[in-house]
Amino acid sequence: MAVDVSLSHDPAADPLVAFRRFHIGLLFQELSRDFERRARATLQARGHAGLQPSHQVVFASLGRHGARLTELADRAAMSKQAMGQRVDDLERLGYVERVPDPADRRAKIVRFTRKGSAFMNDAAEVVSRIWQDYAEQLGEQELAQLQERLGSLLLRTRSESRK
Amino acid sequence: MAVDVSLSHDPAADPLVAFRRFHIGLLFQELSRDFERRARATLQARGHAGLQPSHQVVFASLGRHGARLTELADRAAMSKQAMGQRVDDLERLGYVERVPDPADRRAKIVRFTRKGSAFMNDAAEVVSRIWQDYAEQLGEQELAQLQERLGSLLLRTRSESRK
DNA sequence: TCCACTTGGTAAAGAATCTTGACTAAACAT
DNA sequence: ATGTTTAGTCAAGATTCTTTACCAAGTGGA
Repeated sequence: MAVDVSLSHDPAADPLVAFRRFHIGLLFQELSRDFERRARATLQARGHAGLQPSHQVVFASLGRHGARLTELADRAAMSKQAMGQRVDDLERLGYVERVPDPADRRAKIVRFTRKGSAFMNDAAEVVSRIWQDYAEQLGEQELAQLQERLGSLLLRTRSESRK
Repeated sequence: MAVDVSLSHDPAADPLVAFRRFHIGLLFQELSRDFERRARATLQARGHAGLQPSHQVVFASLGRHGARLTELADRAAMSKQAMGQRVDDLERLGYVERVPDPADRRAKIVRFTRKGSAFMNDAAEVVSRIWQDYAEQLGEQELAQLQERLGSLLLRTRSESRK
């Protein structure tokens, strides 16, 4: 083993070292990308072609009873135009449909079609399998703990940015 | 406490519930976005305008001694064309420069300019501050542990995708 | 009731950023 | 010497977000 040159000084004083060491955001980004790529590949192999990474947020934001576009955009923290584009895609692909909102003639309810619900079954299975795969590496308890901590970090950041 | 309706059935059997519950990838994505937005805002306030989110990977991949474009692209797991575009940007903005590689006349070494190094100082400070902020919420030990676990997940995923 | 304002949604254009395909020049290998 | 690999660039296209501009429907007073 060679002598570690950094022993002679505080590693946190080196900006490049500190940058990598504390840049947990980069870790998030790469993990997100890898997760995404993996889920996508599996789902594509199951015949869900045409779906793009950007469609995730729609599936993640849309519940069983549907929701208005504005509501979806808010949940996903993006513009309603952007959400509208994704919903357009998914409507064209047959995963969701827009039906008039009886309570407001301007509004439409976006909701899953049968195909959309079937997709959610597959998607749930896929993300669960990736979760299990992670769990094999870290242990289920540790992964659950990790996830919970991440969730709390996100909540805090989110509420701060709304100030 | 109200009675949990889901008590009557396995929550994991509900695809929508399972999807959200096990979709740790979405968590990564949102955390990444929030981290990014925060770091960017702070750095912009320090006079580093013009920098885009995509430039992060360059700073994160480039060490003190510089590196070839191909090397940078490999480290960031992206195409060398894409990395080339980002390096073009940063060169135009004055953060990096390209110098000929004495060992290979085809190659160029990308390295920080003085301005780039100064930026790294600021950036290191900013990411460290965000790290500290997270640590205040979770505790330093817990955050370090979390980060280490995330790192090992990433390594595993990365090595698998290269298979 | 009429009017100003807000709200749900759409349309179009532009910006950021990635990929793929094609190409040049230098290096390497047999 | 020549065929193949490697470093880098150029150009085109795809994805996906934002901003600006609108319209139509609801809402809350004067």
